[in-house]
Amino acid sequence: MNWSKHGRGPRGYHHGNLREALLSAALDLIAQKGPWGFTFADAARSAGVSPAAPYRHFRDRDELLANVARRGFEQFEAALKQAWDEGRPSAAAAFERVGKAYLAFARGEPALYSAMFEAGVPLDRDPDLKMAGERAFGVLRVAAESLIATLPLRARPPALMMSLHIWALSHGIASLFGRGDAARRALPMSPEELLEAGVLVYLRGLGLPDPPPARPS
Amino acid sequence: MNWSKHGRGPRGYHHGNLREALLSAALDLIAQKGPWGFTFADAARSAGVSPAAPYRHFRDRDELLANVARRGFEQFEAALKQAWDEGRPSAAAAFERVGKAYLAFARGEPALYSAMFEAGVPLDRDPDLKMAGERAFGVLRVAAESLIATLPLRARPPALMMSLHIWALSHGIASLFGRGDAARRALPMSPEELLEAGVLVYLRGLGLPDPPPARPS
DNA sequence: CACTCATGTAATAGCTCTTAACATGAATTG
DNA sequence: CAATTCATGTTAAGAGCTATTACATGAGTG
Repeated sequence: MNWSKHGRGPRGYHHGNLREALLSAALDLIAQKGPWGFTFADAARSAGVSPAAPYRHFRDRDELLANVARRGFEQFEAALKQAWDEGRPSAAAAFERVGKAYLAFARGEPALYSAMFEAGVPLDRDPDLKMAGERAFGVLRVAAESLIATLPLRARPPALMMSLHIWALSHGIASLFGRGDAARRALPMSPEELLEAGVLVYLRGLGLPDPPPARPS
Repeated sequence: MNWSKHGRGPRGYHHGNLREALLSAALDLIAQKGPWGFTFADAARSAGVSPAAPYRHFRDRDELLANVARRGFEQFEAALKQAWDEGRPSAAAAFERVGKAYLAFARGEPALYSAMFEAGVPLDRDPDLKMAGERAFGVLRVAAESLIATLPLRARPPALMMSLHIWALSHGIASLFGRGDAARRALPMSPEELLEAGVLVYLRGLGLPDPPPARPS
């Protein structure tokens, strides 16, 4: 049976870019049916190759998922970094952007977010995966440190703790109410508003001054 | 093949209590390998019956998991209710107990918590499941309302929003750092301490007075 | 051109899922 | 008490997935 003439790919016996195609297929399938809603063979079918072909590129399905998750963390780090933008124009303003970027990522790339946090991929499977996750968190931590540095010396809470709180709150909101797909619970407000309000209250509790209301410039 | 003489069960052809046995087996298997680490046939094997027997009690594996999740929410509601204890002796003290009970449940019943929040069971699968989930959240909401009622009229935030914040923070911490099984990330403090500190900061941000430090009575 | 080897397919054994047909025995009924 | 019913179990079987082995292809290299 000729698998390769299946899709639009003009390739013959060799696919040419199967590894990428499989990662992309996995992403699509996760988006459609969740991280557990498809099989290794399904991914092969989506990519237009035989069921055995994926084994040339990934030891098993878990390794495929772990790679999706690693890419997710890399993109996540990039998105958070861009939002942070070295803390410009002010740590407070940039910090709020990071929170928004967190939810925007969870909403805009639900398949990646799912692979990163909900697929049950053990983080220590792959050192690269672990590293990618830590780098992403590192952005949050740097943001927290910068924001804390604006406080008087006497009133500075531990930056690590603060970043863990923000991370947990963001993840909790994203996880419980994140995707608008009605796959989860309903809400009287958007996740973004919920997070913004929560972070605001939290920061006030830390002694940070309320930032001026965002102007829609 | 005689399946029934497999375990210690003294029963013959009919198991007698297979539905319960399957729920219990599922719980064990979730605890050991996660909600996706076992098959319907595995559960049957654990219960000492043939692979087809479970279908007499659950339409498919999803329905089995949904029932585990429903029971989880019921136990969860009971645990939170007991911790709340009608807000005695004070709303603030009881509220903190509820937070601790949340994490205690996530840590003490990781299999149930996993089935409830991480197994990807759609909440609207079963009206009973949805109801059970809402009742559990209801406890949090009542607690938030009572606590807010101690604030001056002018300074009262919406109780729903506050309870969503607390829920999201608790779930985020439980989900990211919850089980000490080292299956997730490491932490410089216990999840309980992290949550307590976070709630403290949050409540201070709402204008609530710091409660006196817990005395180890 | 001939060779090599990464990357594909074919074939296969063992497993699971799910249904249909059949077996058992506890409870009901006359 | 005996006969019957029916919930609850088993056996059997078709279809699909996993992971491995043997084989095929064809792009790159000297």
